[in-house]
Amino acid sequence: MSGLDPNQTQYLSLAIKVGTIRGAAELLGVEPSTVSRQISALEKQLGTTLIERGRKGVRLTEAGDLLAAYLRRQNGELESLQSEFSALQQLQRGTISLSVGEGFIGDLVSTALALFSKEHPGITYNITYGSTKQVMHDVKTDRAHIGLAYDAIPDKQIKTLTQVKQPLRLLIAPHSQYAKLQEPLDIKELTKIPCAILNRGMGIGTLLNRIEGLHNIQFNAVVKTNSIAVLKNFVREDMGVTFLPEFVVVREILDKQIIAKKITVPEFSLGESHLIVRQGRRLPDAAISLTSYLQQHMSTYKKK
Amino acid sequence: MSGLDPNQTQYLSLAIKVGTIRGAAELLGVEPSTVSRQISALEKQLGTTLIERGRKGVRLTEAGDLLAAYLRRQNGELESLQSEFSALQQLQRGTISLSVGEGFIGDLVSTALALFSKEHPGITYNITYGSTKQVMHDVKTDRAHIGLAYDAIPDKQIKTLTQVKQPLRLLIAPHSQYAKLQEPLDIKELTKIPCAILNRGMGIGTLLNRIEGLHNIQFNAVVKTNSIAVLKNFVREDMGVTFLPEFVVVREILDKQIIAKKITVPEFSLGESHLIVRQGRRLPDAAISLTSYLQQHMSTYKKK
DNA sequence: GTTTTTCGTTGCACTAAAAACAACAATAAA
DNA sequence: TTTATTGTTGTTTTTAGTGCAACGAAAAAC
Repeated sequence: MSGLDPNQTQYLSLAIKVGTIRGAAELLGVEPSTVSRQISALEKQLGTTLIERGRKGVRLTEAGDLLAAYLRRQNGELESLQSEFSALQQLQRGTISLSVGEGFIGDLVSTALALFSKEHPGITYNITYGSTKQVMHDVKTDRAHIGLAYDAIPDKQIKTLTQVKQPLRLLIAPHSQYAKLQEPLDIKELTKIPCAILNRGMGIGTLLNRIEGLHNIQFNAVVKTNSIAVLKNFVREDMGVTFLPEFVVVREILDKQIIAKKITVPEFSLGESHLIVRQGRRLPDAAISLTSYLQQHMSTYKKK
Repeated sequence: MSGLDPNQTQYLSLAIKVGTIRGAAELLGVEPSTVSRQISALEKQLGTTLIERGRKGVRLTEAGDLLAAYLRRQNGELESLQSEFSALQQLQRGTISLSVGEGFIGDLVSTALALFSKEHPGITYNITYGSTKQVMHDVKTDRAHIGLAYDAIPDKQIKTLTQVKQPLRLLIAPHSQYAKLQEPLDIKELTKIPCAILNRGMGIGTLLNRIEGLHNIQFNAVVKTNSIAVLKNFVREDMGVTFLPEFVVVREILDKQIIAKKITVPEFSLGESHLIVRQGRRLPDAAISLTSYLQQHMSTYKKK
């Protein structure tokens, strides 16, 4: 047993409202026979007589009265459902799932996401973070609408909306001995400095590993981690340096906790931020709108 | 905006339950194209995408999730509505409107109605009382399903289900001086006794008036009233006698508060109880059932 | 009391909408 | 690369809803 035919219920409602089947038929622009038949069909389906027909029009039976009350209630609920829909479409409500590399979190929430959330206060977010590999998996399996990853590997199932070069910088505590190093930095110098680097599979970690191979060098890795927070603390405590794109530490640079130095070695500039979605997926309106905010934000890095 | 097409919502519900449109189509015994098209039509009507279609079946969007919840809720309400209907049909619930002459009340509620109510505990009753004229009006205008009146006037719009002769008796207090009168009673004697009689328009009152005219007599009416309760009190207090059918005072006779004497004058036997309904009206099941109880009860008077 | 009007209903022909059938493009699995 | 499965789209067929006309019943008008 599913719902009731809206035509039939509409005919019934109007007929009892007007009082006669003919009157209802005229208002609806149909024949009286149509209204009569549809009401009869409804009665047959429900197994109950709904109206008393006779002498001067029609009137509800007790069962019909119950049905009419049910229809009024249902109609109200349907209207509120539709207002929910329009709220979703106008981005007044909705949920967006994001899967991002850890490095994106600080920059993301404090800029693009903050702006978007201010414009659309009703939207809620699911933000998970993980390695580049995990981000791509989340996007491929629809666990996330949008992914932000560093050096996403090309994949047929993944569509990259925007990619922005994000060169790796050398991050140093302001009062560190290494802060005095003059740009341009030689790659040989870098290997001498104690540093913390990300594991492979983290995008950035993969890139560093590639650089080691290409130049046949070995970084002086004091710490290997999969946590960017660890890297930041490592530098702030002046235990050494690390390599991260500048956008990851915009806040720390502003707060003068960390300084960033450019590295002229071209391979350090190969890294890219990728804004990705699943190939062929039709995103919810809210998610689509957010991607444009993210693209705009990312493009500000291009100009630098 | 009326309700939603039950076909469309059913297709949608099953499709998201099974996970694929083809699976749902197979279960329903229809073609996949049918399911696909109907869901699309539903989306168009609601102005929202409801499912994400793609690679490995279909999945609900946020809007679709809202709709699915709405449908589950609505379905539950529809089921409870149907159980209400069946309760109505099985006389487990319902309302019956009765319009009766005042004289019927005592006998009615203590016998037939009490029995019916015991058999069908869920039924509620609207009981109004009035003159024969008022009862007939209530029945004609559908204010009452069933009418009980004394000497209902023949009418094309009224259908009499049962009529039972209810001769007028002379009612006397047991210890009254008039209690010694011997049957058969002469009509001349009756005019000497102080009595209380009903107004015309009350059926019984009309009959008494007719008798006065036919025999060219005049009752010694100390009290004229439209209240049967007044008549009873008048007799109980031994202020005089009155004329009522026996069924009106069955209780008082059992309690030895009043005694009834037969009157041989044939006109006193003309009165009838009428069980009436409106001509052509289709009564609710509960009311139909009650009429048979009432008919059975009334037939017990025939045998006397 | 009779006629007239208005009510809901029913039979039949017709039209518009829903369903079946078949072929298609896209995607995941082998 | 091939194969199988998914949802979709033309096209034809079938179904169900609709309009038209006439009917019987009943209230209203005369």
